[in-house]
Amino acid sequence: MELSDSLIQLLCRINDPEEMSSLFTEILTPHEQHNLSLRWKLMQALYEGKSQRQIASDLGISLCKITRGSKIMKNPKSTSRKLLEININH
Amino acid sequence: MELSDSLIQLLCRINDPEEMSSLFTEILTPHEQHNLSLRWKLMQALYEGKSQRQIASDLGISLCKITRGSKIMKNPKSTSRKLLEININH
DNA sequence: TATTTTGTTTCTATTAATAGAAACAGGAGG
DNA sequence: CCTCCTGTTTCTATTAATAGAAACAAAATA
Repeated sequence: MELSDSLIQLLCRINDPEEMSSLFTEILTPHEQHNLSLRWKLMQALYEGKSQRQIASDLGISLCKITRGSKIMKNPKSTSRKLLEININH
Repeated sequence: MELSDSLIQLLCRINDPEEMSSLFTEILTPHEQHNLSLRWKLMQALYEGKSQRQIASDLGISLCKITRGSKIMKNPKSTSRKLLEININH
C-alpha cells in the first residue's frame, strides 16, 4: 500500500460524490485535480482502444504521458482495467 | 466539482481498501502518493491541535506547506474537518 | 513591559512531472 | 520492398509545488 492506511480507509468510507469532491478540492490543488482526472480519462481512452496520437490530441496531453498509462493498461491484471471492465462509467 | 464526475463516481463506488490502494498506485506516482498522504496527515495533526512547528518537525514538511492546510482547517465547515470529526481513524 | 512561542507570509532555489519535438521499431497494406 | 500508421522512447525546457530560510504579527507568559 502506497497511500497511508488512514487515507485509504477514509476514501473507502466516502460514498457521497459531493463529499468526495470536496475532500479532493481541499487536499489537492486545482492543477493536481485536473491532472488526476486526465490520468483516468487516459485509462478510459486506452481501454476504448483509441490510438495514442488520437488520445494525445483529444485530451491535449503529450505522448510521453501516455506511455505510462499504456504500460499499466497492458497488464491484463491491472486494477484500472478491472474497474473499467466492471464499470458503467464511460 | 473539480475532479471529473467519472472519477468521482468511481472513487465513491470503491469500498475495498486493496482496490483503492491499487488504483492510486496506478494513477499516481509514488512521490505523489506520498505527498497526498502527507497532506491528510497534516489535516489530522492540525485537527489534533499540534503546533505548526511541531507538525513540520514530525512530518518533515516545511511551514509554507502547513499554511495551506491551516487555512482549510480554519473553516469550521470544511469537509476535512467534518470527516475528522466523524471518523475513527486517527 | 519584555520575552518567548506560535501562526503566518514571503523570498529564492530545487524538484518531479510533463510538454514539445524528434526519432526509431514493428506491422499493415500497397 | 516501400510507405504509412502506430506505439514507444528519449532529449531538453518548462511548470507547479515545495523546501529552506527569514521575517513579522499576535498571543501567551514571565
